[in-house]
Amino acid sequence: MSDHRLQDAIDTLKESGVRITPQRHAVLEYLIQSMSHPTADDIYKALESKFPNMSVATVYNNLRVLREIGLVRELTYGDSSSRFDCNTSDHYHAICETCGKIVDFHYPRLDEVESLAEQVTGFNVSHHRMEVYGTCSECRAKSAH
Amino acid sequence: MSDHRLQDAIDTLKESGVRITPQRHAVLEYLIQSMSHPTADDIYKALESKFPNMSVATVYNNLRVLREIGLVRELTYGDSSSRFDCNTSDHYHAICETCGKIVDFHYPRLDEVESLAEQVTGFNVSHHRMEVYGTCSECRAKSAH
DNA sequence: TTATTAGATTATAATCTTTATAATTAGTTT
DNA sequence: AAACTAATTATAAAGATTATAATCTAATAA
Repeated sequence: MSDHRLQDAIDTLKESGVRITPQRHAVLEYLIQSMSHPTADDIYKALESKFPNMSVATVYNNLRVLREIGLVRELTYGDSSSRFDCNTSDHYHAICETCGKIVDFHYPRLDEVESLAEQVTGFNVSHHRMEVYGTCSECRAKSAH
Repeated sequence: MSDHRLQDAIDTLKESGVRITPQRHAVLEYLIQSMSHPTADDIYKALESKFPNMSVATVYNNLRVLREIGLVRELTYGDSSSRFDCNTSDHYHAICETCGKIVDFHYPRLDEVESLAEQVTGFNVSHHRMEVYGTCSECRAKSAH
């Protein structure tokens, strides 16, 4: 069902003149089918059975390429490593401070904030990021015994 | 003029039972008087003339303590190192993608987003973060020759 | 004021994530 | 199928942050 998304992404790669190698294909496929927001190491571990000789650098290189093309977003939260997210549609993130889980949610784009910020700061604003932090229901249930 | 802010912060430390060492005092003072949003290394470098023997670990330890008490916020952007910000009043950040400058701006708190996110995700939301990205006027002027 | 004690600092090493380098391999185009 | 160039691999290096153990000191109370 996410086949067309993968195909679309591959088309975008071709249009950008980026070669489609098996490793690159696998990283992209994994990101598209993944509901979580994996780190580079998550992806590396997930693919190592299929590509036993793949280098970590390959994962990073491909994530950089995919980010530069706009297919992937890099999320830098408080924890030590970046997370990567397929840039499908506009959405925001809710992050559980207990277990680290990331859940997507939709909300109208904060265009007003962007235009006010432009006026106040003199910046040319291209985009923004926003996320909410708290405790997910599972962790609340656990802490309540 | 920011003396009272420093004094307030020191009172908070005392109430929390945290010792006030010269190094800790200096880190706190630097953060309060700083208009930028320094990295741990910035702080380390700024204080090394006054404390030639201070260890980097001390800076990190103190930043952690100050963060845990709520006096300081840790900002993790795309770049490699965290930035630290005195948690004075509610404000958001505009970040220049060219030179890295961070400018504060005020906007009404996004309480609506928080409550919607709670409903949709089932989270207990404690806070959020939001910032806008773009190009500052200086960098726009430079790139226009 | 001094002694005590738990916490803080220092110096150092270790860890972890990410990037750089050089040699080899392999997509893509002709 | 050959050639060209980008991608991959293996490895090392860099940079940020944390861990450890020994030493020191701020705060408290005798």
